[in-house]
Amino acid sequence: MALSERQQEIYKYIQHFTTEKGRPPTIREIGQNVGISSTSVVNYNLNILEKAGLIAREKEVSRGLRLTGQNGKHLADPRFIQIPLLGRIVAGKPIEIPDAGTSAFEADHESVTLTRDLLGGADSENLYALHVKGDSMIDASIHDGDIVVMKHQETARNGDLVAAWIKDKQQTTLKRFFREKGVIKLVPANPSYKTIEVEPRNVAIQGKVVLVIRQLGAAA
Amino acid sequence: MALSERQQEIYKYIQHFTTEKGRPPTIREIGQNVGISSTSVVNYNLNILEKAGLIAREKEVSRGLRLTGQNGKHLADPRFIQIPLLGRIVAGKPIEIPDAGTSAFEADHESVTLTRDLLGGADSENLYALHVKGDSMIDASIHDGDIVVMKHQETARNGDLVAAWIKDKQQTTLKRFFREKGVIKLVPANPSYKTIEVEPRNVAIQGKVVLVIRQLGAAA
DNA sequence: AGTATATACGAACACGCGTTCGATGTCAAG
DNA sequence: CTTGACATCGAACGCGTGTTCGTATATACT
Repeated sequence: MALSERQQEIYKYIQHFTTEKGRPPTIREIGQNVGISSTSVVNYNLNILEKAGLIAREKEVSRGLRLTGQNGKHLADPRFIQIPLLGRIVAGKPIEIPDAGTSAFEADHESVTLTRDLLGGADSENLYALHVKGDSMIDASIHDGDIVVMKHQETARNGDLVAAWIKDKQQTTLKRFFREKGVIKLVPANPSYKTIEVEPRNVAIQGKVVLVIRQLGAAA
Repeated sequence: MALSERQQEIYKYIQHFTTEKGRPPTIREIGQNVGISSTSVVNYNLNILEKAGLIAREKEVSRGLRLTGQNGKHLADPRFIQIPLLGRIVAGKPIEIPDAGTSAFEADHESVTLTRDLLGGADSENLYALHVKGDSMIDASIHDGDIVVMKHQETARNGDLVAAWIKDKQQTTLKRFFREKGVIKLVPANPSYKTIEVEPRNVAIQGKVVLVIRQLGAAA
């Protein structure tokens, strides 16, 4: 039997949630996120998914569902986290920030699979990864070919390494963020580069870097 | 602080349960299986595990806990690779290369668990990880707090990023390796630092860097 | 029309489950 | 001996969460 659109959506949400949080969602969590107000409707659709063999359910157990099949084994393993690899970061352009709600389910995204503990217990929501293109971020000690894992947010705390779009320079830069009495200081990780001071209105925070990975294989 | 026997047992049970069932256990499930009658005792011990950094908890959420640490279970899974975290890399000292045979299974070693594809198909033998201490490697764009995954070898090919012990300077440095007509050039990744030229006899290769990981969590 | 099936809603029920609190016992420090 | 940190227990509170039931709206087939 063909799955309805809603059932597919539920299935994808279970994938997504389990990967992000390390545990399966509850019926109500599913309902809220696919726009179903009644728990019984979610339950109804879950029973269909179960009959279709896509998920396994355990009765009267909270979060008692899990994905089955090859797909499920990989995604449902709470030790893994899959982060979509959404594009490149280049100096001359702002980072395109995808609509987190929809994009995570787009079919053909590449992704990076990491072990969850690499993220240091941080929230694993709104994460995405970018390939660094060019050496324009070298003042943040980030090089051509590196992968940065970012958390999408528009505010930052002092000391965070953020991707900031500097409006008048039309430029994205990765630097440490410090707010000081009406001025925002962007401090490069490498002290041989200069700190930039800009007005708050001239900066748009695009996200916070949570992980940098540099692979140096044979092709380095 | 050392963990009590009971806490270790709880930790192992969480690991076991999560792997088997695909979801974390509840407090009561833990209690039943390690012989604790009171949920508050389990809660008490979970708080200790959380402070020890072994698990992460989410408040007021059923099954809101997950492991953050690593252990032998991961070794059995071919998608994981567990790399012993053997110490620190400091400029003033050669890297201590441990006896791989014995140390890897010692209980008290920390380790890093990675997904195998991060290593880009490289041989996964003789790998070990080191914490970078201090900014002495900044000319390789490697900073205080980074984790470098190294492959132990005493030779290098041109272009490899190697840890090199420079004998007369009594110093370890991470640079790109180039052999040219009787001279070894050590080129920093950051072009604003200078290339070092040394005689082959004055250099001991200690290993090749295959991966650099920089975690920028809240504690960055 | 009448009937069956698929899909959806909201409410109510009962147990699941994290949280909190008071009480008890142990053991080393003061 | 007293104190305080540590570890444990049992019980109660209250929200979390799966389950069930009555109802409603389509669509298709009889």
